[in-house]
Amino acid sequence: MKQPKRVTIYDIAKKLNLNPSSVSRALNNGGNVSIATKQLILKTAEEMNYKVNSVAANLRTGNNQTIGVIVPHINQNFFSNVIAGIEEVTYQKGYSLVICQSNESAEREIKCVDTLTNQHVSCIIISVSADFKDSSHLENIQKQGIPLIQFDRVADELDTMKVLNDNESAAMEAVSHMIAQGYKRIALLEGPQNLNIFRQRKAGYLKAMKKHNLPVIPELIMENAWTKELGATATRTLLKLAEPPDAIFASTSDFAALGALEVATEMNIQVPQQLGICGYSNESFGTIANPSITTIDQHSILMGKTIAQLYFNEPDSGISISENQIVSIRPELIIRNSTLK
Amino acid sequence: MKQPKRVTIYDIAKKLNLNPSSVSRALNNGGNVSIATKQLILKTAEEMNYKVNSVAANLRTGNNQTIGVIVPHINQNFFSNVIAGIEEVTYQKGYSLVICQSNESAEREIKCVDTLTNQHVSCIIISVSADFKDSSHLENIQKQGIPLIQFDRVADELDTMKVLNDNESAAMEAVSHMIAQGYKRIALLEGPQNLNIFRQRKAGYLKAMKKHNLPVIPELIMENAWTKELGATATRTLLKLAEPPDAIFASTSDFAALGALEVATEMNIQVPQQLGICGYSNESFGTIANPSITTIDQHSILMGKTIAQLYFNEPDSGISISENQIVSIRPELIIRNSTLK
DNA sequence: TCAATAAAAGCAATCGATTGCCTAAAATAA
DNA sequence: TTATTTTAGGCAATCGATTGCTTTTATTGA
Repeated sequence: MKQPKRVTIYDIAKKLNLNPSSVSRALNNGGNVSIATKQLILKTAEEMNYKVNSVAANLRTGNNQTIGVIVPHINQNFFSNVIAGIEEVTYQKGYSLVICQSNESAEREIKCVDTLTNQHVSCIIISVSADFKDSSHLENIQKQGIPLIQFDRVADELDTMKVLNDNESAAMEAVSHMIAQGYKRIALLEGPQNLNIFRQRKAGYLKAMKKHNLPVIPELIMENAWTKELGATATRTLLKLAEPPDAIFASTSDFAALGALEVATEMNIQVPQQLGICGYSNESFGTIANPSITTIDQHSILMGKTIAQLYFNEPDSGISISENQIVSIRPELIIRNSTLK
Repeated sequence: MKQPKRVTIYDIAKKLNLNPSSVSRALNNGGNVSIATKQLILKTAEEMNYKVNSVAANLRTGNNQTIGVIVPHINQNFFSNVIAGIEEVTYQKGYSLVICQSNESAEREIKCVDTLTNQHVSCIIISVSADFKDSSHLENIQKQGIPLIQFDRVADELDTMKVLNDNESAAMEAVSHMIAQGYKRIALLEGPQNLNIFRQRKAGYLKAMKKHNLPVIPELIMENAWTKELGATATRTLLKLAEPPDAIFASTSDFAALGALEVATEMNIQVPQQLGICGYSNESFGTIANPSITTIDQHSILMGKTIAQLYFNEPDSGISISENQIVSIRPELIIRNSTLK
C-alpha cells in the first residue's frame, strides 16, 4: 500500500495558474484575494480533496494548537474525567490533546515531558506520578517557554498555574461529619506522603481531630493504604487491635474504603453501627455498595474544564483565580449510609 | 511572559563553527561525523538545553510518529481501558497518541477525523459514534493514505483493519448459560441497531433461543435500553407485563443491568430466584452489586494492545489476524450470582 | 483620457531539521 | 613522496504553509 502523494497548495496553485500565496490567503480568509478567485480556490481545493498540512503550518507559525496532558493512568476514573473535561473546552477552541500516561513512574514521566516539549505543544498539563521526587523536568518545561499547568497532584514548590482540590477542607469536613455522628476512634488510611494531596488530607484529618478534642492515636494511622487490597490489609490490622477504631477514613480512595468494607463484612462487623467508613473520590460503585459509601466528590469534569479555561484565560464565572495562578475547587462531601448511625 | 527563543541546531552549529548538517547527524547517530565532534556536539546540545523540534523533523521526513484515536467518550471504562492498552504499546515504540472524543455525535466525529488527517498522523484508530450513519469520512482517511483501524463499533462495509469482539458468540454463550440455569422467558435489552455490536449481540441472543427451542417473544425485546435509566425504564415495563420475563439479558451494558437490578429490588422481585440478570462489559461495580452481576468481559486492555500491535504488524503470539486484516477477540463470560439460581 | 489610488496577485524568505551530493582533509598504499 | 582511498564535514535543496514586500492590474476621480 503506497502512500499516495497528498495535495498541497502548490498543486492547487499550479492547476489554477496562481501563486501558492494566494491559495494560502484564500484558504485562511486572509485579505488580498478577490472574491471570485477565492471562490474558485475553495472549490478547487474541495474537488482535489485538499487537507491542510498542519505540521507545515505549525512550523511556520510556531503555534501548534496542541496541548499535552500527562497523567498517571488514563483509565482511572478521576483522570479520565478530568481529561474529558479538558477535551470539552479545548475541542471548542480547535485545539487537540496529546495524552501520555506516566504509569506512576517518574522515569517515564520524564520521557513524556520530553516527547511533549519536542512537539512544541502549546501547553503541558500534568498530575505527577506517585513516584515523583524531583521537579527538574517540570522546571525544564518552563525554561522552554511552555506554559505549565499542574493539577491535583502537584509539586507545591514550583511556581506554575495550578488547579487543586481543597483536600484539607474536604478531609476536615468528612472527619468532622464522622465525629458529629458519634465516632471517636477514627482511623486514617493514608497515601504516599510525597504527594501533596495525601499530605493535605492527613492534615485535614489531624485538624478535625484536634478541633474536636479527640486524641490522635498513632496506631490508627495506616501508611500507604491506597488500593483496595492495601486498604483491606490495613483494615484487617486495625480491627485486630486491642482497641480497634470505630470508624475509618480512607483518605486515599473509595477503593480503599471498599476494601475496608469488605473486611468488616467478612469479620461480621456492622457498618455503620460498629464501624463507620468514609472514602474519597466518589467512584461509581459508591452507591451500589452495601451500605452505600460516604465519600468526597472532586468534581473531576469541572476540574478538567477549569484547567483548560485557565490556559485560555477564560474561567467560568464563579471560578476565582488567585494572584499566584492557583484555582482551588471545593470538593463536596457526599454523605451516604456507611457513616450514618 | 515572552516566549524565549528556543535553541536550534543552527545555534549549536554556530557556536561550534560547524555546519547544521553535522549537528543533525551527530544527534541522530547518522554517519559522517568523527567521534570527537560528535561527543562535542552532544555535550554542547546538552549544555544549551537543546530539544529537537519534532514539528520541523516531521515536516521533513513526513513521518510524525503520532497516532490518532477517536472514541465516543474518553471517560468510559471500556474506552479508557482500550486507550490505556494502545498507549502501552505505542509508548514503547516512541509514538504519541492524539485523542479525540466524538461525544457520540457524527458531526463531531467528522471534525475529529479532519483534525487528525490535517495533522498527518501515522494512523487513525476509531470506534464510531452511536450517531454514525455514513462512512465517507472514514473512506476519506484511506484516500489520504492514512492507515485506519476500526475497533469494537465499526463500519462493517469498509475494508479496513478491524479489531473486534466476538459479540455474537459472547451473547450466545451468555444466553445459553441463562437457559441452562432454567430461565425460559428471557428478555433482551438492546442498543441502537445502527451499531454493529448491538446487532451482533441481538443475533447471538436470537441464535441461542432458537438453538434451545425457546420462542422469541417480541414484547420481551426492548429497544434502545443502553443506559442505567433506560435499562430501568425498560425493566419496569417488562415486569409489569401480564407474563413478565424470568430473566433479562442487558446486552447493552452493565449499567443497564444495574438499572434492571435496582428496579427488581424496588419491586421486591428476587434476583436471581425470580429474575436472572446478565449485563455486558464487566464494569468494576459488577462484583459489588448485590447480588453480583453476571457479565461479559471484553478484555479491553488486551484489545487496545492488539490494536496497536496490529498497526506495528507485531501481534502477540496467540492473536491471529485474518486475511482481511480482522482480529477477533474472544470475550469472556463471567458468571456471578445474578444468574445463579 | 490620464493620473492617483486601491485591490489583487506574485515573489521570496522563513520556520528547523534532514539528506543527497560534493569537496576537503586525513589516512593508507604504492 | 605521490597517488589513492576513506572519512569528515560543508552546501544547498527540501518538506508545505505563511507572510512582508513588491509589482501588476483594476478602479476611481479629475
